[in-house]
Amino acid sequence: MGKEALTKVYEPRAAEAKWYQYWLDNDFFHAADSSSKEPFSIVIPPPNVTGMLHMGHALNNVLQDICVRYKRMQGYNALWMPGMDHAGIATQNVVEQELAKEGLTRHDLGRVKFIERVWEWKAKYGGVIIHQLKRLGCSCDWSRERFTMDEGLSKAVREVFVRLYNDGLIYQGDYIVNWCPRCRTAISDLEVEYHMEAGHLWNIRYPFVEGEGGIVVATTRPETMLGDTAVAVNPNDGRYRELIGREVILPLMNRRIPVIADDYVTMEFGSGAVKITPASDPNDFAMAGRHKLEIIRIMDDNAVINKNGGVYEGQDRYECRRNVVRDLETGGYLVGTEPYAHNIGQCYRCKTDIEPAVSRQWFVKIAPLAKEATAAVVKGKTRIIPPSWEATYFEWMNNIRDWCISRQIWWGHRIPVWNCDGCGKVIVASHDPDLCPDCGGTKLRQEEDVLDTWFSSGLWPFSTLGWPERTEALRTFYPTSLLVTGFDILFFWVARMMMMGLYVMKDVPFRDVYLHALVRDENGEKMSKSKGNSIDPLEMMDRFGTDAFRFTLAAFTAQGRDVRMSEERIEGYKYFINKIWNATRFSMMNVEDYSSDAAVQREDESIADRWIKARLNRTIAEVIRGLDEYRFNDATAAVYQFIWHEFCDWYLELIKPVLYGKENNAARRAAQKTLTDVLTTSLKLLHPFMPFLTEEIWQTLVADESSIMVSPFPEADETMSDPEAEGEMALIMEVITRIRNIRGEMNVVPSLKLKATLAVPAADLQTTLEKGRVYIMNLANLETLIITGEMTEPKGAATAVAGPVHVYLFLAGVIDVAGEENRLQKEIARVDKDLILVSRKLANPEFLAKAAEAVVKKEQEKARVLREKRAALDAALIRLAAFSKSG
RNA sequence: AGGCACGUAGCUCAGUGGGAGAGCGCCAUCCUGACGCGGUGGAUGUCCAGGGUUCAAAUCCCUGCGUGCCUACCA
Repeated sequence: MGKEALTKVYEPRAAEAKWYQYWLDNDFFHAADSSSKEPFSIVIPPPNVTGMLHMGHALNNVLQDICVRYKRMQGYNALWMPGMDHAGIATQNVVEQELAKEGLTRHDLGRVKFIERVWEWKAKYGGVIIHQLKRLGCSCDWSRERFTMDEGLSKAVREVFVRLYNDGLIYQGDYIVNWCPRCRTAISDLEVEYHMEAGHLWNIRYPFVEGEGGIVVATTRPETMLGDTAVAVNPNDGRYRELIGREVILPLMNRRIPVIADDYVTMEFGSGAVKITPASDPNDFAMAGRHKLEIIRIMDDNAVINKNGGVYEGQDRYECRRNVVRDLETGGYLVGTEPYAHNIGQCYRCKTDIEPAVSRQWFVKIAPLAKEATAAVVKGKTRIIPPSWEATYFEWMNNIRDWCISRQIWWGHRIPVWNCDGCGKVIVASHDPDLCPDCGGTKLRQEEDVLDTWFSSGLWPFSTLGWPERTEALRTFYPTSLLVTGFDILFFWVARMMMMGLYVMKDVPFRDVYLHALVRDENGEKMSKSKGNSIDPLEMMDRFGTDAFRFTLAAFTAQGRDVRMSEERIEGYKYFINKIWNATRFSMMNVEDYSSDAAVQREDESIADRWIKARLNRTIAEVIRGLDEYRFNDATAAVYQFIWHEFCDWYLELIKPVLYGKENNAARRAAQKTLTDVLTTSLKLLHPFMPFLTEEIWQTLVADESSIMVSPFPEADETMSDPEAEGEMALIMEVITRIRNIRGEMNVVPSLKLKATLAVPAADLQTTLEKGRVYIMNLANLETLIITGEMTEPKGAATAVAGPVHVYLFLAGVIDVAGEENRLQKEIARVDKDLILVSRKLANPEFLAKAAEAVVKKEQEKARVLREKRAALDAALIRLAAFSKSG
């Protein structure tokens, strides 16, 4: 105690920089590989190395930091493992754009030089987001920071690839995949985004090879007809049954193609006949497999028509479409065109239209892995929170398709497969082989493709802890305790970590998965740069302070709900910080002469002291429950409500007379002690949400430990509960509120001291109110207060009822009869409304018979109280009338 | 096309079987020795609509309307 005074206002910027550095200097974020403490671990969802902090990151990481700070204070050996993702396609794009400014392509540099260039870029610009996370206050163990392209993690990738391959879970083959012509790579099903677009449905007639007429097919992509190898109809379609097995001529190409029958064809759609382009459509590709159709690729990797496209060679797909339509029309093949809205798949990275294309790719056979991952959640080895997401998880796992893991880019983990030029042997190895194990040849060519970035992120929970080495850290922290992430990457990432973790480690990667919502703007729209509605978290931190921003994020995180961000709300919590700051200043001014060594007897404590401690105890329990159940908004609401409305609004006001008057030193010391204890405990409760503010205050106010972040988190304590004090204070507070209410309603100037009488029917209540006498006189601003057992009915006083207590307030001069009557009538109306409801319930024999006994009792008690109140108010009204006549 | 949410005070949202709540906003009032980023008091609701279950429904069930999202994709 007795530290220097706090500045008049809290300065977030200075405090944030100072204390973050202090925590780093003291290694407080560091978790030991082994410890006698129970472990708690979280791995960060690794942000892209190209990433900049946006609202989604901010929410995600603040929630993690809250959890990890909470657990650390609770005495766990708490690890928050940080790191970044190499983000194959995104990063390669960035560096290629940089090269483009120099007029170069990656092919000009060659693979090796290009990779060097990416590493240079990373060293120079990569990882900006790490600094931004530090500004957020994230208490990651930075000494363990990992990158998916690190040596260790690369080793893990190779090791897992080899194991999967040897177990027959990785295969290579020619399949139709989602091809991004701009990125010039295959991408997985998950990386395709679909959205509706207004297009056309072109109806084209394919003439029969023999005889008159032809068959009409409908398509949204006429240019693909160049690669058609069949026309399909439904075998049950009477209109076309005769035609099955006949041949038609493919217009423009003059190729003979068969009419085939397949159940896939929907009779009701279009003409009921569909053109089949196996190389450009996944369904057609599947059909080609069933019917042994020829597969003709008509486009190259840039989606430009190749030599198989005849005269259209060299045209890009959109140009080709225009020309094909024109030529069909000229040739008389185009039967009709109608507007048609349909879904277009786009690359989620670059928004280029996806071109389904057949190519040779590597796949993970996913069904066996998905089975394990499903079972783990069914068995409860991993909990998904909120549980409503479990259904989505199962649904996806049950309908999962093989995962295309090869990417035709350079930045990433090159697939550890070599082909021997000598004997054609395929070598799959975790270490680069020098010679072929079969023929001893040295001409080995490594596979050109790299792995999908999510392949390496799938290993994140154990690769970051050192696997495949059997490290101490791995033993201590795997399975991790918790994963916090947005539901949007449930499939991309969570599901794959589950599969990989179970496959490699034979155990789930995390016990709990907390899925939080997406941050949207005030109108509920997803924030995006292109929409211009994004709020920059860094700007929010600059303007309102990091703590206000953090608290806001936590306060808006209700389970299963979107988080709608708005600046006004952050500002509101900035005010809360100001409130805490000033409550602290007040406290420090009034405890200067207090030493924590001073003996304080239990009996010296006032009822207010006992009350605030009991309330604090409840608040602790609520905060703990909120955090344990990931109900962050409940936790913030509890602590906000307590500090502002109980501690500041009531407790500080209640003890002011005790603090100011120096006459009763024992009581004063007790108040000083309570004030100090409650404030410091509140700071601890707040710390996970507001690390900087609480540290700043702690260092000035307490500092009996090196930092609030390593001080023990409060525990709810039965011995601190005090229902008696809570009940007594409730009555005292209600009396005060009733008097204030009269004063306000009757427009009494606040500075005017009044006389009041409390008529109290029971002796114990009289004692209670005597205990609260000073509080009532001060907070209701009274000149005199009579507390009597006689149920007197003074004339000319305004009347209110506080539970069983009748409150009479003597207004200065002559009472405003009309005003008081109005006030009483209003109150009576309110009572009547409740009374009618309760009476109706109690008049219902079925309610009495079937409702729980406690419920009935409660209702009866409620009715009794209401009736008494009604009677008292009636009496007051009658007295008022008499007074007005006599007066 | 299927699936999942959501619809509560002017706004943003908690609450999920027995007293309709919070924050912000609004009205009135107060320069009380921590705070005007404050204090005190006040007003405000067909808890989307309709039906059902129950002694009792904002809360559970069904239907409808509206909104949002996810998954799949039929040319």
